[in-house]
Amino acid sequence: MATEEIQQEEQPATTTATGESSPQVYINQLSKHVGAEVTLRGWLYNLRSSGKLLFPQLRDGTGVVQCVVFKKAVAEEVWDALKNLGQESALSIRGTVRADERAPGGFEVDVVGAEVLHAVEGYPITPKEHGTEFLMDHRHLWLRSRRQHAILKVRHTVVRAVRDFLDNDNFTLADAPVLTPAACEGTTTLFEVDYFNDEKAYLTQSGQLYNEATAAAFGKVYCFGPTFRAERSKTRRHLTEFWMVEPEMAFAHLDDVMNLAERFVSSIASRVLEERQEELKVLERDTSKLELIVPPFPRLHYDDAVKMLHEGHERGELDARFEWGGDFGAPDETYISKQFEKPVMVHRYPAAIKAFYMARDPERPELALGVDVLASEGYGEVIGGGERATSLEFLEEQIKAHELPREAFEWYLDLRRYGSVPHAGFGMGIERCTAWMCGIEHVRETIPFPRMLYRIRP
RNA sequence: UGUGGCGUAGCCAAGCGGUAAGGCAUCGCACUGUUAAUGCGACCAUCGCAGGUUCGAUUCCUGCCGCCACAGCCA
Repeated sequence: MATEEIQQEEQPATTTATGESSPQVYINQLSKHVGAEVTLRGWLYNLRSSGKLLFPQLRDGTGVVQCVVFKKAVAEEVWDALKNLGQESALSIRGTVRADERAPGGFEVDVVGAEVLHAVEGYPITPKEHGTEFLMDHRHLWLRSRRQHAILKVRHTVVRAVRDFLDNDNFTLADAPVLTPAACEGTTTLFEVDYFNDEKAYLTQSGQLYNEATAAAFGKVYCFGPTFRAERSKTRRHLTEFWMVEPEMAFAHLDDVMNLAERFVSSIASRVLEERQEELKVLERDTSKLELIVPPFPRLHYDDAVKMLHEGHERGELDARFEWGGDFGAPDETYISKQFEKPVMVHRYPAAIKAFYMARDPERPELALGVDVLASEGYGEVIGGGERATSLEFLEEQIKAHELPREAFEWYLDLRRYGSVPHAGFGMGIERCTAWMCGIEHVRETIPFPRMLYRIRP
């Protein structure tokens, strides 16, 4: 909150038509102006009336405040302009700030003057209930609603927490390209675009391989940007375009990644709790669940996770019996995470189901040194990562075994020819993390303009 | 892509073989403390599209389109 207050200093005073002036302020700054006359600029959120009284609620992006208009306190043309004003009309209001227990935000503004900048008729999103399709079609307007506003403010804090945590931990931002020449894991889940000279390029799925190059240059790095998956998945956890932050550390092992992941996730949760109490209240988030997100997180070996799933099946809490060797499905992940109050870190998955670049467990080569962080409350996988293989020969074999085009990986293999060291990292999806922090059902509300299987507009 | 569900006014929604409730929004009137204000009045519908069954279809059947949930895959 403190940094925001610095950014949102008063704007220069504006002069009204009658020559009077008062400082231009934002709604979240009203507490500093109690008793003073101020000018607010914003949009009409709602309007109630009672005889010679009007209660316009003004929204300016920083908050919503109820204003009070007494018919006798304003010029007749002001009263007439306000009394039938439509929702989302743009206006400037001049009035005196007053602390009032009856007001939701604690303050009210007694209006002495107002100027309608744009009168609106027929704003489609009313204060009543709407269906998903209607709201998604009006996403450009839906963003103005209190709940959406709260979610995106939490997202903003998640992003800041991510950057601050890594920057303060000596990570260097070294972004990976969005356009990439080849696929690391087949082309079926990649968006293809035309490059020059009949060449094909693909939108990145992950900055992973490039991170390994920058980690060898800077030691500890991260990339943070949009990633794209052309998966035909239609669930509450999937977007085709989402933002991912991927830290990578040279001279690091699986345990280092797990230590980093739990500190990282905990710092995000505590930052959200610290800065976004108002928003969490709007979202009716049970904040006691977020307060539990502190290190250490339970660490669960894949073998033990499988045992846990077998017990769940025997108790009839899971339909299918899980077979060792497979990847967890959504119901499996939910079951595992429900056994703990905190996020769980599941490590050492069968190598067969993990990416080609994963390092193997020296004691059990059939296992990969990978880790997934399963969020609490059934929010599923928010982090996936692990230790990378260091041996040139091993990677050459893996590329062959996965039937990947060797030429495309020559630059990557160079990283094993010139100063190859143990290194490890992970990726975290910003939208999944934000949905978890907010306690909301679907990731589509955690990004301003979601891109999904059947949704690319607006 | 598979399974299940749903498409009725600008929005939400009841009706499920006999000719379209109710609420919100909008418009008008009343009200000096409203909190999704309230009260009274007004306005708003080729019941997703195309066929079929029937004396008669929003209702039953078939196909198509759209949306939602779940699954696979993943962050």
